[in-house]
Amino acid sequence: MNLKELSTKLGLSQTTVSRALNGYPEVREETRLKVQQMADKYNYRPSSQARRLAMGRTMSIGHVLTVSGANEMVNPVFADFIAGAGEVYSKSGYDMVLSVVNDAEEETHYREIAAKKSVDGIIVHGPRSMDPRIDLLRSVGLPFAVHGRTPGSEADYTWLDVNNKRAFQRATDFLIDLGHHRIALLNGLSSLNFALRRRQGYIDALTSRGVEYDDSLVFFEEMTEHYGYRIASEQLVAENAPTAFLTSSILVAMGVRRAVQELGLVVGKDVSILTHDDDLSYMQNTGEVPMFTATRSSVRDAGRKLAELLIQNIENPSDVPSHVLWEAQLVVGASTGPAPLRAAQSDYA
Amino acid sequence: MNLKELSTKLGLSQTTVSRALNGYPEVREETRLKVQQMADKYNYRPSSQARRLAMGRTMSIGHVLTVSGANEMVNPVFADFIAGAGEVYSKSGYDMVLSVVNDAEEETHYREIAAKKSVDGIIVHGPRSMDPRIDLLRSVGLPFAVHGRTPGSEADYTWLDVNNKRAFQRATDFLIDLGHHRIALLNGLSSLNFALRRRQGYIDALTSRGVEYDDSLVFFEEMTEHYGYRIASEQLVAENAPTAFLTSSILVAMGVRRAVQELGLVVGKDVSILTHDDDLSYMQNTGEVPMFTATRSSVRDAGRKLAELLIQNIENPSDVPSHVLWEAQLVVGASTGPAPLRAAQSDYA
DNA sequence: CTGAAATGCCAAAGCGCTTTGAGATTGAAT
DNA sequence: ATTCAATCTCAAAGCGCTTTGGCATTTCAG
Repeated sequence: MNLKELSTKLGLSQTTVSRALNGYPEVREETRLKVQQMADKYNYRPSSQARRLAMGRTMSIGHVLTVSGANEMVNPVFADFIAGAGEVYSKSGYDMVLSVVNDAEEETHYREIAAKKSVDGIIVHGPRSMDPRIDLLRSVGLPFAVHGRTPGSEADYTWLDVNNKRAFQRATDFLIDLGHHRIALLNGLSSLNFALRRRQGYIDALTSRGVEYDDSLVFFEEMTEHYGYRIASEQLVAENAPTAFLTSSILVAMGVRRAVQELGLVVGKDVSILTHDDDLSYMQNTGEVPMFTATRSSVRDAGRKLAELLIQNIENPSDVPSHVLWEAQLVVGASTGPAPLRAAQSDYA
Repeated sequence: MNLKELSTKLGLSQTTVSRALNGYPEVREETRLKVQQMADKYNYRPSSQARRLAMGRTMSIGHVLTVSGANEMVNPVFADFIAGAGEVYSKSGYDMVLSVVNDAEEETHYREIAAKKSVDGIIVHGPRSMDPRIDLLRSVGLPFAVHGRTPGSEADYTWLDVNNKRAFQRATDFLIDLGHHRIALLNGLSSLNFALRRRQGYIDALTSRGVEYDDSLVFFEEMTEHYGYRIASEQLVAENAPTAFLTSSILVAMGVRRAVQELGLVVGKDVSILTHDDDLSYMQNTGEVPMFTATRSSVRDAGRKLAELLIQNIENPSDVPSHVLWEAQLVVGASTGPAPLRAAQSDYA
């Protein structure tokens, strides 16, 4: 059933039917009702393709899932972000179009999207420091919003970010308060801007508290369980081993915990773990006493909020870009405790 | 730059330019080259909306991510499946359109998609036993492919599934061989068809080996880390505690391991854990000795394969539906070992 | 009662592409 | 030279919708 058929069936013009269905005021209430009924009866839905072409808007928003590296990692927080954003899109009548590309082809792909104009806007994930995608999108005039941010022209585009520096500074402070001096930082890939901010927070805390910064305790890798396990396994048997681990993701923290326990040590006593927690739905760190002490910020909420911001940008192109900076909560769980004496001593040896 | 502008710039008709760009034989090689060059020069991309309307095909495939339950869980394997499928779509020129809906609205949403015909095909995730979506899609004639399958009219539609029954039968057998008689099964939600198949495999193994089936050892829940932790914590301190846990997902297994270790027990010695492993990219269970003994089947590969099958279905509507049944690999890791004597004794007490 | 302003509806012109059916050109065969 | 087939190109007709501009018809103030 298409518009033409429906309108002849009603004895009305396509114009009137279209207007009735879209709630324009030029049609009598009585007529509108008749049209609506007939449409319902035949389960009529306007073809979205035709609609898009006619209106010049696609009513869809692009996301690019970049699989990275040799093992083609997919970012584990992506699913939850998407879930949040998708919820908002559904409510607002937008479709989400998702493309999966290898990181090598990422930029080309963005260029393609921009040229095809097959979406009304796009969400940029995982911004790098000096991210070419941002300039590209701006130059081509496609509305976009960034999850995270990248220094430079921050003021010019819409972004939502967690105050990563502050979160990691507080986390590090918290560990120092507990007497930890050897704190390993298991960060995400250094190409990602947020990883640098986190390191900065970590360094700031160390310096302001007069704790020595040791470069060999800082790692930048893809945030997997195995990463946490491997590094912790190595570090814990090293001379002058860290007494605490600060990790960028709960998955990494789980890996660290595995290593700790495998060595017969006790988490929260022999070794402390503090992690950033994206509040993933399948990896809840909750309960009266959460398993990990963590800096928590829901990536699901971030998806929701950023989707809203982008839609606003699309529908009111003249509005100024929004900038949202969320503070992470520092929640105390079972994975942290005072630095063990032995370690503290070796530190002064 | 649109087709019209491009063609006047070239002094050719739109027809010729379109044909040149789409590789039709009616245009001279020399002309085609000129057209191609000009198109490249102006970075021309045909508008996908116009293209879709004209061709009657959307070149896009729908996925519905259903968030379920009160806490709106998103299935953790979804991301990897999507990554696999998306890879294939990119190669074949399809877009993936993803919608996120609450499970309560799922059926309505499918109906909507079917009526709007905004995709050329759709992938059905997490089929239930007696899934209304399948009948719906068939009745409306929208091509679809199912990840998993549901009994009934299996022959009539394209699906790809892991032989879940067989996998869990082998897994259970493996544990029985090691002397385990009290084996807890931490399954996924019982509404999902695969969970029932897995239980069947588990039961078959028990009965064929003469091991008593105990209903109180079988659980059906959303597959989270916390689920594994909670159940294992309860069960391990219960009278006549299980000596082995068979879990439906590596996340659940991680939770079980946490509980085991927290009780001061040793995984693979005091308690065995065997899990299904979807080979998630961020949760690798590999290495010379993987951390978990597991029935492994890559959900990423499943995404790839199913996407291919669906595209084939779309492009050759007359082809008969394909059915792919993959056997899971049983890989031995560090999480299983002989049943502890103590437990064995209590079993015979 | 009249003229102006709403109101309710319509025909037709796009949106930017693909594709049909046909015309023009070329080259080879008669 | 004529015919026929093969090759290249084009104008125009969709695809199914929205939206513009205009024409009746009704309503209402003067």
